[in-house]
Amino acid sequence: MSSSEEYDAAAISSALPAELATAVSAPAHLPEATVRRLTTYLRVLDQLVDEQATVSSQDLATFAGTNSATLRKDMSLLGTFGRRGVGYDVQRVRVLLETTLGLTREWRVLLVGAGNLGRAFAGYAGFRSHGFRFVGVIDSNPELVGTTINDLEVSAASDLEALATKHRANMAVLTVPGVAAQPVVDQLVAAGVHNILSFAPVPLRVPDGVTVRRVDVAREIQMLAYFAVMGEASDGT
Amino acid sequence: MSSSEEYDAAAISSALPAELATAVSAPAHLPEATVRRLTTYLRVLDQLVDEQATVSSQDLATFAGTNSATLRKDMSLLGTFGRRGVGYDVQRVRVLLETTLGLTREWRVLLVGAGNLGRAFAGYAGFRSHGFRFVGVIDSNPELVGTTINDLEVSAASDLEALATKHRANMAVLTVPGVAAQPVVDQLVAAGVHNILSFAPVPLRVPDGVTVRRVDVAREIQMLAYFAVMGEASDGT
DNA sequence: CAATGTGAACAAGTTCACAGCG
DNA sequence: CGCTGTGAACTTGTTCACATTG
Repeated sequence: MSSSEEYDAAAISSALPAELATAVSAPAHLPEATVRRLTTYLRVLDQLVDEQATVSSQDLATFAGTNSATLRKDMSLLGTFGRRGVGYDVQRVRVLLETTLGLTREWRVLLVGAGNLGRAFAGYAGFRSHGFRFVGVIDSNPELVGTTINDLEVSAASDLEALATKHRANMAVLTVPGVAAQPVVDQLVAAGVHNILSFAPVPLRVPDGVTVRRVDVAREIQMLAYFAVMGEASDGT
Repeated sequence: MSSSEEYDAAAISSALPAELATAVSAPAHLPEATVRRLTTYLRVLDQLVDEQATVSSQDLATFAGTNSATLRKDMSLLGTFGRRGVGYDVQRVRVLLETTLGLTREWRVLLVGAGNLGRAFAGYAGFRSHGFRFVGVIDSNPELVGTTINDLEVSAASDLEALATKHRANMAVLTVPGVAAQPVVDQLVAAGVHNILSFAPVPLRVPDGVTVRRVDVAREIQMLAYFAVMGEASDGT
């Protein structure tokens, strides 16, 4: 369903010996829990890369807030080879994780919703460094059209398809109110944007071949409330 | 470690027959996955309450994006009694969920970080309706101090403890940059705020008795990238 | 000999399928 | 008869413990 995409896997690893990038195994189906942790490992490694050449499962796990057994199992799923008695090569694992996570491609992101949440997202550091590039911003509020966010001019809702096509957007971030979410998703899908991160608190219907991920911040504060009450209860016991 | 909190469990259910609130069982340790779904059920029920008195596990599950077996198991953990052949009483389950999740208490929330993300969060609809009330906003940027967000005046960082104490804040939302997060957490804990929702992309150290929940939006777009690539791959097969 | 890689035990979460009840 | 409640099967994820290796 999705059209063929140009690969750009060597972009980041180009500064490194070719051997490093070659170690990458076929990115088989990884458990979601593992993928979540890989993103954390990557962030830690990004900081570590200037400080040390090698890192033990123990240390990396601690920095990432997990335990060494979990980390080693995660790594083994990537078919990686640490050195026994030594640990993992920081740079090598970094490249491996970037490639595995799909962060060496160029993700041309369309931001739909230029409210506070959209602006927060656009301003977030670290996106550009991992393959994400905002190519356009859309908002239905005429007052916002023409203003700029992060050097990007806000476009009208009617320009969605044209903008997506022009910049060959292959990802969208949705920060619109719940009621607006489904119609926007339909437009995005029609415009060929098949990967969507939504912050709207509603389930979204999409055809096969479209990947949607939802983040629900309101849910998180409610879950905190539950665990807060639990925490108190077990405190006294 | 945390001080005793006044219960206010009857606040929302006060408009209902007392019998409804009485059906509430001891909120035993619920699986995190169940808690996550409960928040979704509640949102659906909030919309359904004006339309129908009763709902089947099948229907509620569909609206919530899950299946009826999961929903019934979740409900059974709450010790709820649906009516066989009929379904669940919408109002009754709504009250049950609110109570279970701890949303009938008054959560006096301190917002630390008045940037875009903080403003987005403060403006989020639905908080007030579920027990959350922002009692103060803090930011370290002097230019923001004195401006207002959602009718609340932004206070200086040095006022954190005084503000927390004055309003008896029992929850905080952290929307500060990563490097600032740990120091702020330490201040919050010292000020007696023992429940924290953090958007900073760093693990936080807190003493026992403090509940922290972390939301990492940068992680979500990276996970989307992974699943996007996966989706393409399995498309062709 | 320090630290990986992994089978096996364990724990958590989901789905099935059906008995039982209103 | 329709729909709940739940044991049991199953799937997914985590932790243990130890053989293995540079």
